[in-house]
Amino acid sequence: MQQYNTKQRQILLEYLSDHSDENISALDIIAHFSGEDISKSAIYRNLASLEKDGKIRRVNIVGEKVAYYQYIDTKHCKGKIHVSCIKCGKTTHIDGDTASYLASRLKVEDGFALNNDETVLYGVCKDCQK
Amino acid sequence: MQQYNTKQRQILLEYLSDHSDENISALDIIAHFSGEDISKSAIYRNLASLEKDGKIRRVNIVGEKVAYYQYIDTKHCKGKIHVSCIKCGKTTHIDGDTASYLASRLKVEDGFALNNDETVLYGVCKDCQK
DNA sequence: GTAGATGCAAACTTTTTGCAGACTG
DNA sequence: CAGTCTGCAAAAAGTTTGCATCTAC
Repeated sequence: MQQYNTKQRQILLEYLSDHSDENISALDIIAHFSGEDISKSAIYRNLASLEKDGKIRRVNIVGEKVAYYQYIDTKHCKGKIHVSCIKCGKTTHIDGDTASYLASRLKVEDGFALNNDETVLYGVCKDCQK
Repeated sequence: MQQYNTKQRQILLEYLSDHSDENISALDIIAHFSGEDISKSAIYRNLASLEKDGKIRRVNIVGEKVAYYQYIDTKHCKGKIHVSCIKCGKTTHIDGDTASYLASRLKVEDGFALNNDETVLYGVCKDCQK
């Protein structure tokens, strides 16, 4: 089943890409577009399809029930393990060496195949520790 | 505000502890007890309170919208980084050396304070790779 | 005895769905 | 033109809440 590149899909992806350093929930998006440009159902349907396509990631913050969506910058983020601050939500990624080390340790010890794209390390970032 | 150790709270915690190697959702619990022993509202209220107390953890599986709850075995799991299989949901933890290494790398490179209890590494376990 | 918890049902919030019409390739 | 997607409104799914009653300490 092929995919059409509709105006709504573009708008949504662009919005997420413009806010890639924040955590955006489905409801944030609905509120932001409130009826114009893209409807509620189109938002949910496109979020699901973009997630399946690996264009965006759905994350959950500890202690909160709503899901947040993050744009995946293919150039910079694909295949990297992410690090997310549980206070401000800001997400970055760890360097390749650390990731490789971690992956090989898990492989050797438990035969576990680490999936970098799905893994998010949680903690408190430099700025939020003050 | 103190906390009473009610029958329902015990039942719920015991159920989660007996299923600590699976992912259990609130709805699974509701279905399992369906009206007997513990009501829907007591389930939700206790899940929230147990989570706040650090007795259980709420996790989200990639691609699924429902939240799962895991019993935290204080003796074995407290303070350890968890590893979870995205296929079967089975969760174990990584050894202390690997965790320490990871934490110190993040600390040195980004000033990031890793939180072991909140962090879950995702991938495919040995059994599910077959 | 009293603060806190429960059960029930009703309210709410968030997400999904059916369908007719509109758009993409 | 055929296959997809959209918007709308209605339905479903999941969670929270008010309140009278009950229980733990």
